[in-house]
Amino acid sequence: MPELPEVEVVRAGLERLTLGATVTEITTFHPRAVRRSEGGPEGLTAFSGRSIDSVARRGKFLWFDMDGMALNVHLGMSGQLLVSRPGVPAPDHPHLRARIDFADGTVIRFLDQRTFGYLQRSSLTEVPDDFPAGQGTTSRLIPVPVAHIARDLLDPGCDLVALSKRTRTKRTEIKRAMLDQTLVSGLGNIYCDEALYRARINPRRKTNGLSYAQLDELWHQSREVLREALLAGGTSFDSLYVNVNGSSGYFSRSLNAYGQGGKPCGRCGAIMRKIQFMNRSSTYCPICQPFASRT
DNA sequence: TATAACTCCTGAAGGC
DNA sequence: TGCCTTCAGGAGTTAT
Repeated sequence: MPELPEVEVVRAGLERLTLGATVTEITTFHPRAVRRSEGGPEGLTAFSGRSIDSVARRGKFLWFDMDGMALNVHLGMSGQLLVSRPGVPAPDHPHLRARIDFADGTVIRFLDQRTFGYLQRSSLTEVPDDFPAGQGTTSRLIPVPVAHIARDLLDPGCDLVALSKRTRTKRTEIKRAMLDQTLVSGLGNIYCDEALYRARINPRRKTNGLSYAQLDELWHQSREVLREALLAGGTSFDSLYVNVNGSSGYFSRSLNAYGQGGKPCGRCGAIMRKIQFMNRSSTYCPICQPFASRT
């Protein structure tokens, strides 16, 4: 599933291959691919003739800035952006949802098996540079639909001390908080399980029952997991996540928690437990990650 | 206002 | 072989 490292790999590939390119046409093949876009499929004609000034990302959201107008992309669960260079065929595919053609012959194909992803036209708005604290004296431009998304853990401006304080004000379970993109962005089910495992915290522990030391450890481990996954090119279990060239990442070989239910814990040998949580699976070690606090 | 539950969707996998 | 059920989960919407 595309989480922050996978989206960053895609963003970097798009930046390398499409920066400065001029859009000639955006064609959509499935209504859900543009369900959140201003003006629907017809609204995308506004990008014709515009050039890509930058390819930016916050958490799992990425966007092309084209002369002050944003083309946002969310990959959902199974979205892929495949770039074909000029002269290289860009064949149709059963899951082809949209296609972006450029003046130099480059083509971006948006494939999405489960249709949770989308393309979206939007305007940009100013957001305080230290959002979500909101005390900043400077600001930056963010697409309006992304403005409520918090900084991600690889953002140089992400303050882990402030993040721990905000986390402590919540009254919910820690994994639910980690998945809350308005608290911190970029984490999905896979990296949440990995970070909680490394920090030895049970996913159902209450946020306000964790010490600042535990939260500090958790956020540092979360950041480290994301960095390692990014270096490995992301996590791929199947063909649902690939980079802009169609290649897979290798971090799935380094997973210690996600998908390990029923297998022995790499630390203590106890059988890893898999539970249903928030309509998704959650895997943890019942010994290393006890529900009851030991402090 | 904060939190929790529901919903969207497709295809692989397993059971019968 | 074919049908049915279950599972996977990001994020917006709705309910509490």
